[in-house]
Amino acid sequence: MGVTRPVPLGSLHLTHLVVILSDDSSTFRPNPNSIPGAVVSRLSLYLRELQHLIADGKETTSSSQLGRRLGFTDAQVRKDLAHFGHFGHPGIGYRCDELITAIRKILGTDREWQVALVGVGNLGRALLGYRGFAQQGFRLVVAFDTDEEKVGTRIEGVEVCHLSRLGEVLLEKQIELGMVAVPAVDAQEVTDELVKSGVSGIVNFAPVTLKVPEGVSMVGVDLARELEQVTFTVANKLANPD
Amino acid sequence: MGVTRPVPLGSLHLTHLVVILSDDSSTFRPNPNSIPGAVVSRLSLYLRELQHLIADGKETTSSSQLGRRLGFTDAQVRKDLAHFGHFGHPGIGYRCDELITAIRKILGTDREWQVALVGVGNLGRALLGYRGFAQQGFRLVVAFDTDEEKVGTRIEGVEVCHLSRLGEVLLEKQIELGMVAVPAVDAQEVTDELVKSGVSGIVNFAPVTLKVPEGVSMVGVDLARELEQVTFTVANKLANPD
DNA sequence: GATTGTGAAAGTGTTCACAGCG
DNA sequence: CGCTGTGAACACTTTCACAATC
Repeated sequence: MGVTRPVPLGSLHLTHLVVILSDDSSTFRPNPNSIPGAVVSRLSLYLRELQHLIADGKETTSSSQLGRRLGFTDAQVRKDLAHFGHFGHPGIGYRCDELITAIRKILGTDREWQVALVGVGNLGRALLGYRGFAQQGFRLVVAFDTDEEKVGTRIEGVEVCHLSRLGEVLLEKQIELGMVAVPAVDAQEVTDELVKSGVSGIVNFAPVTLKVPEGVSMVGVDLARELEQVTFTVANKLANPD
Repeated sequence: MGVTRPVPLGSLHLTHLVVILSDDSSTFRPNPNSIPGAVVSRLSLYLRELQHLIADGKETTSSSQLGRRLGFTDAQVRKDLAHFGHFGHPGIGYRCDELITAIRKILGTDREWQVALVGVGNLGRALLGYRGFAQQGFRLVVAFDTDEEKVGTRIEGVEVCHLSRLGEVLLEKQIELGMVAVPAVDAQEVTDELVKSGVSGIVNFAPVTLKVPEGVSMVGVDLARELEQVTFTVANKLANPD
């Protein structure tokens, strides 16, 4: 990002110099490693809430309104957004549409992403039918399974191919993201295949920790784990009711 | 937890005095509010990994082995567990079965939990068929929907009742946990019903932030959000490849 | 020799509080 | 006047490093 060259007079106190030099003039893109995962995760929530606000006919909002609706402080909302630029208007707040555009750009969902699903079992089928993906710009274009009954059919309009054709099809369809919904024992093998085929991000629904090389990003969703988070609180609240 | 009364001689350096006074002599149960959510979330991962280790025939493990497999440091593993008691054996490590028992007790999954599902759409059906719940002690006993086609049938062996019977059925079946898999617009209403019917914990799959009263615990799972976490990293890695 | 449990140090993330701006 | 953006204070979390233990 060649920003370290000598800077003329006066510019010395610019904190976000790269905004000016970069050809993408509207959004500051810091090294993702320097952004806490929790911030990114909240960004998704802000986006979701802004979409609800727009649906309710609101034009603008404020850090305190956004925070209140999500259970965060106003300062947190502002600090989170400040990682990426200046999106607010002092005295006014944030214009919902503006902020939505900005957050989508940050999250990378200002364009469509082609997604493949591996594993058309119970969960896989549900993922194929889930409307929420399309709404956020994710296009589930193909699914894979080894079950000959399923291979060749279309489920929810999505073609099911044999797992053995994974590499070939992913390349042909230019797929960048994968979702793994196979049994735990098969998940690592499938993941290795996805990585070999050039996928750059994976969401894993199998209850195992998967190894991926540097440069491939990976998020795990474990349904039983979510329930355990709840039972912990419930069990301990019962044992310890203030 | 009346521990503040005068303590005789010698006991002054006991950190976990409550262990001795409590009638549950094996596990320290601190106020859940004092345990960071991140710790609890890792506890689930430790449990999962220990189960894999047992399946591989390992009798014992160590904080460094456990950490390495999950991408944490050994110190983190030890510190996390230290919140709840002394489960390890210096020089040896942790006995897998022992630690599994201890973590289940902490998470509250040392017993079965009766779970109800509301919303038998795509996702709901997948949840009904998901084996992972039973494996961790969650029993999905009943589902609710408003679709007359589904009401009265059994899906994956689970009875589907009409939503209007929610209160009655939950009480009768002594249900403690609910999973919400209805469209976003209906989620708050359904949640209010669950709470009114005495459910103490909820996992919400609708992309909205739900309000629940103090004392009801709530976890949200938003599938599009998970994908957004991945695209953020991918998009920014592409823009910023070190 | 290996490994835990834990204070102390280092590192991160959150909240406060207010200057500056519309 | 209301609200943002932000340095500084605070709180929390992780890592280090080592005495204690088997």
